[in-house]
Amino acid sequence: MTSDSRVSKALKVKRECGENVPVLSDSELMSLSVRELNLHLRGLSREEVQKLKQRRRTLKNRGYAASCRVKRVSQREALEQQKRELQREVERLGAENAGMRRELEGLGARLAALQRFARGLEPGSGNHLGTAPRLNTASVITIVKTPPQGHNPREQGSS
Amino acid sequence: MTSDSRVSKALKVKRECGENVPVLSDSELMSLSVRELNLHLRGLSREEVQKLKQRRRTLKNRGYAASCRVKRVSQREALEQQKRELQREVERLGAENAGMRRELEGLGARLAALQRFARGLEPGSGNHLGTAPRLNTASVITIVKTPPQGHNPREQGSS
DNA sequence: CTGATAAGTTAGCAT
DNA sequence: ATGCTAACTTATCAG
Repeated sequence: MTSDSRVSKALKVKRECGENVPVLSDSELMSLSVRELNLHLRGLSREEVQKLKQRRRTLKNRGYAASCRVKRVSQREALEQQKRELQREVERLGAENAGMRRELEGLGARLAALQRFARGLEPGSGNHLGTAPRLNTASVITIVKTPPQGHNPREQGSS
Repeated sequence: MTSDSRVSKALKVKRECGENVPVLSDSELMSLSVRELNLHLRGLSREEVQKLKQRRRTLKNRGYAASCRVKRVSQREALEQQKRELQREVERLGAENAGMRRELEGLGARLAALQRFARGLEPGSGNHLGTAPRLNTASVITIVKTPPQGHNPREQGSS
């Protein structure tokens, strides 16, 4: 029951006997349409018909099982591929992230320096050297949109 | 050949006959060590011994197949889990990235404004308009000192 | 021999 | 009927 179709048959006997010719037996049985199959079923006992149909079903099932395995494998490979792509993406984003973090740090330092400079220009400025943290520049400088006018800086007591 | 072991056997007969007792038949056959198995093999025909050993092997194989399937499934689930985690990680990094990008933009704008301001203070400053890169807000923004007080401010604003 | 796994078979579900 | 898939069996291979 386990294997009976691997055996290639050198049976060419009895071809024109017009009688029981179940030698349709290779695995081309499984690629016949039902209509075509019926043509080969002429003049076979009920039992033989059933056996042939069962064999056909088994052959088909063999194919189904094979494609099921193939599918399983390719799905696994697809998952692994997606995982690798995500890993690359994480790596890329991480690097970009680190770069931006460095940029932010640099910009922050420049900003802090500029602010110390600006603060030093103030008249009554005690220089809070220790107090200059990061970017806490909001306390000293305010940026305002100008009302619609022409002339420029109209600041109070800055120079 | 396909299935003969699912049938639970209610056979308790013939236990002390001291003769052929192949009724060791449940699936505990497969959990016996070889030594233990041999104890049950006393007084059995060669053929019966072979059959019993074969059945044992089949039972074991059934178990192997089952654990193979379990393994396959859990590996697939692990892959899917890892994929989900990576997706979350990508999302997180992407958000962090966007945040930093906004911060960078903001800092850049403030820095540019401060630089224009500082440049305007320079004695011989011809304003190098061409040098102001981003946020050409020169005509729109004025930098003003905080209201006359000591130094501690109370607001920040930038847009 | 034991355990694992690919391929084939069977049972059962869904279309 | 057809196709798919879980579980089982068998054939093989590695250790």
